Amino acid sequence: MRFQAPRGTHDVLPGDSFRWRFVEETFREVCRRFGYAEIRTPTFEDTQLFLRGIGEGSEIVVDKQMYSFNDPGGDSLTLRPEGTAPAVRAFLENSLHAQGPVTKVFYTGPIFRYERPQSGRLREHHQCGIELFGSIDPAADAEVIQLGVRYLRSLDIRGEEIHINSVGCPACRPAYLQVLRRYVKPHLSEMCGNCQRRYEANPLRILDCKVDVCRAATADAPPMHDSLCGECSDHLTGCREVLDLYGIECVLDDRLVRGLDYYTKTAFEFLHGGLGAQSAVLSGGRYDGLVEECGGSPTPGVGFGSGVERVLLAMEAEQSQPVAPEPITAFVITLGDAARKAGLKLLADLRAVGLAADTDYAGRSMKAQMKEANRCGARYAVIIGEDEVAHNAATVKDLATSEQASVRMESLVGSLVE
RNA sequence: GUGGGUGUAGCUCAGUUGGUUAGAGCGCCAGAUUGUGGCUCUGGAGGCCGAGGGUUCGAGCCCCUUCACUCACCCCA
Repeated sequence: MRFQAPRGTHDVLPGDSFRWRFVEETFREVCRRFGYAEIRTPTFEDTQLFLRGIGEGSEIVVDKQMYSFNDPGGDSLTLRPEGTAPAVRAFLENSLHAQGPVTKVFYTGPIFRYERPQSGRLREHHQCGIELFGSIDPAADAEVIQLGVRYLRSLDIRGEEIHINSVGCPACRPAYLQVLRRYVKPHLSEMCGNCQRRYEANPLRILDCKVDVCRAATADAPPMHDSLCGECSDHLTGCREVLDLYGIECVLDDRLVRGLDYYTKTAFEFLHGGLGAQSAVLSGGRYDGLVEECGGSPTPGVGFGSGVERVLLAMEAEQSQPVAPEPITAFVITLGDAARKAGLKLLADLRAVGLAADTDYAGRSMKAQMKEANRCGARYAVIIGEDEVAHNAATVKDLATSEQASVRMESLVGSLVE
């Protein structure tokens, strides 16, 4: 029996893991620059948190995409299908609001959704995300978007297109939903099953449907922004003004809605060509009702999530090269038992002073050991054979220049440190 | 959940209208003067041809079933 990784999961292999490190470290650095601190929350949470947080009407819940299970004690737990609700829970549970009016956190980690895998979509994927709690300033929305832009730029990704919209608030959205329903109703019978269900539960999503009949039916539907209340309308223009100030271009997209129920006002998506059908590389928005919904006092919030796997695809599409890991300094080559002992001791000494060093453990020939030294990119081959042992020295060969010299054992570590 | 595509060596792939011991490139291992890498040359190891069944004298190739991977719908990061 040979085991395989579960469907929709994947291994990050030694030859690729540096790409992941690069992406994550870049994200951390950009977050630090913007004043965000890392928050680490559990991989699973009380199932109710997600049912409440992302909304019973959301597709994640309706389509049963959550990895929920009962633990041996009988509690229903769920592998997190998104990052915001856990952050909100931790924010509340630990009273982070008490440290100041505005709290800025970032997170990174696995996300789980039971979906059919395809390019850019996995059952376990990884997201980098940020959340900004406590501000209704449109400049906060703009900062979140700006951070996303800086993040992608730092990875040498520049081909993204930013779509922005406002999905309104409890003051204006219900009225718009009625307008929309009234407009859609005559066409409803010929629309897809999903949309017929959405008509009652989540009419905004109808605008986002890709089925031709549905698209045609809503082609001239009244846009949300005509129905926005003054506050939401001002917020959107305020946000766009700041983005303009930052030189960030974005397109107003009437059709942009969110799959999760908690979003209010600003919604945005960073789209990237060359990812296949799953083109959103980063997306998010404002969720002014979520904290209260999760049992806290009314606290506005805005944030984004970004899929690491998709970011890596975008980097590949743009041929952006991550910084490669440093190769080792010395590869210790030994011939014979006495030399082996001296070599192992030297290896330990090199590592003890902080140098990266390695040796062969396959008992291979000198030639093969040299080959290995070359293959792993070592700067120096340190050769110890019978002659060297007899003279209490080692031969140090610079693999780039092919120059080699005999160095006495006692000064070897010092000479390699340089 | 619904479609399409693909499963042959560690990797990328060839395999003619079904015909004998299944191939290449890369990688790996070993050699090409004694204890010296990269380039080159030579040799070698490594395949229940995804699995199960069927048709046939004969199946990697045809048929059925099944599993996996993949892309798309859906949904989303």
